[in-house]
Amino acid sequence: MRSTINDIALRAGVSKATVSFAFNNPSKISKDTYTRIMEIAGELGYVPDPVARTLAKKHTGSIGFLVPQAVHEVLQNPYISEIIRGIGYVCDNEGLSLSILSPLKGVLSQTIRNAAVDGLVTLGIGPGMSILELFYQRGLPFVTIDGKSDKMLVNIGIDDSAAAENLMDTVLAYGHRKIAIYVLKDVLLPDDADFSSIVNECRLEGFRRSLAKKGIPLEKNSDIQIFYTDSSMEDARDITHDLLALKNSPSVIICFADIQTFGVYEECKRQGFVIPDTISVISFDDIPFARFMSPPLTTVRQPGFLKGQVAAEVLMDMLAKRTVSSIVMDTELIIRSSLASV
Amino acid sequence: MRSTINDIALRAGVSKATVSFAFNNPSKISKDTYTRIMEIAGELGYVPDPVARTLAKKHTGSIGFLVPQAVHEVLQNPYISEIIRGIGYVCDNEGLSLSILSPLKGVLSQTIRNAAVDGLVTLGIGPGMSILELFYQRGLPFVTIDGKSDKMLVNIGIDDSAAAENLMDTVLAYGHRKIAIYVLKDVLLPDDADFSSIVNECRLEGFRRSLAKKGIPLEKNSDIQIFYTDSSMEDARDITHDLLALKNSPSVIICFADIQTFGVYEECKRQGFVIPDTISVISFDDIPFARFMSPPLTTVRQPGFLKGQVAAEVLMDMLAKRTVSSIVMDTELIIRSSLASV
DNA sequence: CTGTTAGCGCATTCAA
DNA sequence: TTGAATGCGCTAACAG
Repeated sequence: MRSTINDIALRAGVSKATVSFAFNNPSKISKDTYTRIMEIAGELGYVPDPVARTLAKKHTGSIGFLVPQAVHEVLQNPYISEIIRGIGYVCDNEGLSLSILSPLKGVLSQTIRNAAVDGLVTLGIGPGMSILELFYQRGLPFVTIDGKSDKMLVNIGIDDSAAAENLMDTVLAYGHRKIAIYVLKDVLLPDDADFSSIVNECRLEGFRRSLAKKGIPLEKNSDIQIFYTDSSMEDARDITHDLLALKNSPSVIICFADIQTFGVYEECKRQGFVIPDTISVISFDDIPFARFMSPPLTTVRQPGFLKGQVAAEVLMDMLAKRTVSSIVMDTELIIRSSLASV
Repeated sequence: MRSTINDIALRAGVSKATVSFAFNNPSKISKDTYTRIMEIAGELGYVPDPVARTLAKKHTGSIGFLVPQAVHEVLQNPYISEIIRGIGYVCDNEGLSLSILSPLKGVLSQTIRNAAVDGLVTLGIGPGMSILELFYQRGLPFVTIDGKSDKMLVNIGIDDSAAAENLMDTVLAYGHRKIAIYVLKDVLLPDDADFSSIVNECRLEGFRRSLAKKGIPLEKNSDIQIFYTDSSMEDARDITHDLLALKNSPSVIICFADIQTFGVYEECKRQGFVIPDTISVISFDDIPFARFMSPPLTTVRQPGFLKGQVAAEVLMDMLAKRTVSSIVMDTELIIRSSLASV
């Protein structure tokens, strides 16, 4: 049985309060009793229980990163790792620990109910989502990344619509007209059915604007195919497999996540397509490995690490009752060599 | 002010216990009182406090992954992501949440003291390390990955020494004699100075055995250079920069982590070396991107995901008081095209 | 089926 | 400087 504050107090002949002071505010007790208490604590291997301490102090010293899918899925995407790195960076500075919170048995509400954290960084949350109710009930401050801002909802993101428009402008300028788009499949949760659609919609809207400038429709256009895929290389590979078999295969594939391009590259090569000579590939994210691909990937850089960092910093501000606001970060189309003229 | 179990009990005209049952064991109360309680809870936005609940139940429902460095450093390495994915996989199955625990202000003992978790998966822990004392004091079950087993210490790892021997056998068989080795720099923590050296030592021992078969010494050999580097592409790139400038530059670079090879590739190309024609590269891990590199990386595959998964499963066994034991996993030298004959 | 009574282990007033 | 008392919010015997 682990010893408690009572045991120490008893052995030291002082009260619990004194022992508590020894660990939390040594300046309030005499040097003598302090050392005696610490000695005894050492002997008995006493260490204050973090949970009891949390209950009494009313804060946990940890924040959560809430992801809409299982960890083993979500962490396949290096873009997510970058976000976590950013969050971790400020946790480190602040002396907080970081919990990765994913749906418990597929149910996100369970996760939120049980989360022993002081605040949350979330992904893809927007106004009107039913999950918001839970945050409020729990009184959990949160900031979302790649979601949608609102008066009550602070978001850290990019202008997906503008970035997409710029991307499509470029694709069209290179002469491409037969286009495949790999949109991210929505994450369907039993308790919240509209996850991760925000980014999709913004980007498609950007595409629409760009195409409109050339008088090309996005929908009902046999030259433009839209696929909904997981953000995994495997799924992208499988889709590409079928896609390339078509007689009317596209001259460019636009991915919504760099991770997908690995699968695209693989399948293209397997079927004898040469990037960018026979087919072009362009994407979003610019994960750290994008420039090492062969050929190096042309992609819209968005600051994953920074998003995580800033989101966490904003969360710190919330916890400190400072005023906060949403932030839109810059993107940049990084031209490498996976995109060529048709 | 958030409402508590008392408020609900009061409003519902029942006792706290009944409310508690409503949330934890509805079968023990009548359908009627259940719905009434839940209605009131809904109105008042009541949600049981996870911390108080944890204190009372004596388990947290979460496990920790303890890493020896800051999250933003450690997560640069996809091999670590793989481990986390594996741990996350079983957390998901078991309905647990996962905390990433890194040194608080550089001090790991603080982290362990404050960790509100039921158990720990750690990295590179071996017998005799001072940090063990803290695990025992806290009564925290733990299993280590890539550490060293012991009667009291269960480890999930590979036979690093054998894997290294095999790697070096191959390198020598390809005719290489001028060799650079990028060992992983030890992580020096103020409270525990001997982290991450276990893998290094085993691998160097394996190299020594292999070299001995050809009568070649590892130490005091001007043809074999050993560098201590971070497990990051940047550090590996910088080391490579200096290395290639030497008149007596190596014919092969052996990295202890795939992530380093990105830096090596980059600098080699920058300086006009052609892999594998002018210089060979070989490594450990086989992270998911290794096969997409150009040229595809020859590397010793070790099962990161599986290590994480099995470590977490063993931890579950510990928590369930089942008997457990250390596990040595298989490795395989994956021959791709970054290694050629000299 | 429901209520009463003790804790869980610690932090923090307020007195002394 | 120290101690006693109270509360944090919930769970779990036990009793009825």
